Amino acid sequence: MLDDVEQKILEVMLQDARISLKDLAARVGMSSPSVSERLRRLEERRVIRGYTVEIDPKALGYQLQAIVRIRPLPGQLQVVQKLIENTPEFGECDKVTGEDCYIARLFVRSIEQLDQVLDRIVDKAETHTAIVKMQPIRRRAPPLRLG
Amino acid sequence: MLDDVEQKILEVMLQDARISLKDLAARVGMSSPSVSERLRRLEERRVIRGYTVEIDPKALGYQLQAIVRIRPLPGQLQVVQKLIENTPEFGECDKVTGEDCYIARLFVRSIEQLDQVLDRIVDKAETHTAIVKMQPIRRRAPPLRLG
DNA sequence: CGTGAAATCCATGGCCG
DNA sequence: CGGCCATGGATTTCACG
Repeated sequence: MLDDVEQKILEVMLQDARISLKDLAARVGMSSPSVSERLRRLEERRVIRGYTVEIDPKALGYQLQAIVRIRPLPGQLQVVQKLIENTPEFGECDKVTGEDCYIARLFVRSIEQLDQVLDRIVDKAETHTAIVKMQPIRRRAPPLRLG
Repeated sequence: MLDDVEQKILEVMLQDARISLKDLAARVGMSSPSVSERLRRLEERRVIRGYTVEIDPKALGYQLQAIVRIRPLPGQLQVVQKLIENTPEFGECDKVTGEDCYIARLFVRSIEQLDQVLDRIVDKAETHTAIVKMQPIRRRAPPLRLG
């Protein structure tokens, strides 16, 4: 799926996506034009979806994260999904199998704000809320080499 | 917490972290050196944790994602956390309040691999697994402006 | 697909408003 | 704090293996 060079490129870019082509090329032992072409193809193949900046929620005042399991009441599925999408404090939302239709991550500044956000859903869905105490794995790409 | 310029910078960088300073400067209506300085300070303040590449798991063959709630058996908490951390297929893991000690995201290639990964935990914890069917919100930064 | 050299473009640091 | 300008680097293009 990925050759050695592509794997190395992604490993380096996962750590610092703003590295210069020159430095990246040195790290993978190739010339800049080659590495540039490799990147272009990884983007074209959509292995690389894009480049982004990692922002620390705490530095913006979001002291609290919660994982919320959400089970919309009968007939409220679409309404609830739209509500989640339109609430910017939700930073992630997966629609999953099982009784809980949605599992979502919430960034909030306080317990009060958590309460406030959940109150907007409470008459349309059952929710189970778990406060994040620690993040043993904050975010990690899937293994680049087949396991 | 963020002034207008900083907010704009982050908005642009969230979309494309490899944009040149020149283009970024044009987008925020300032000179390159000024924007460069702003970026440096955002990094220094640790609002910006880093720059990374977004990889599409499906393009690497990970056709399936699952959200797993994990409740270690008595005495197995540390063991289970280490096991999760050392299993590269886990792409996220939060330690949370409530009966489920951990909530984790799993990238796998198949149901067989899912079974295989969960089998390594089954004698140390109770698990509830939900297969991801859709991602209404894939990943989103918290609101840059206070809500 | 890769390299190396040349031309263009960009980032950086000093200095002035 | 920000703009401008000059200089040193980085990126891109192209001819060639």
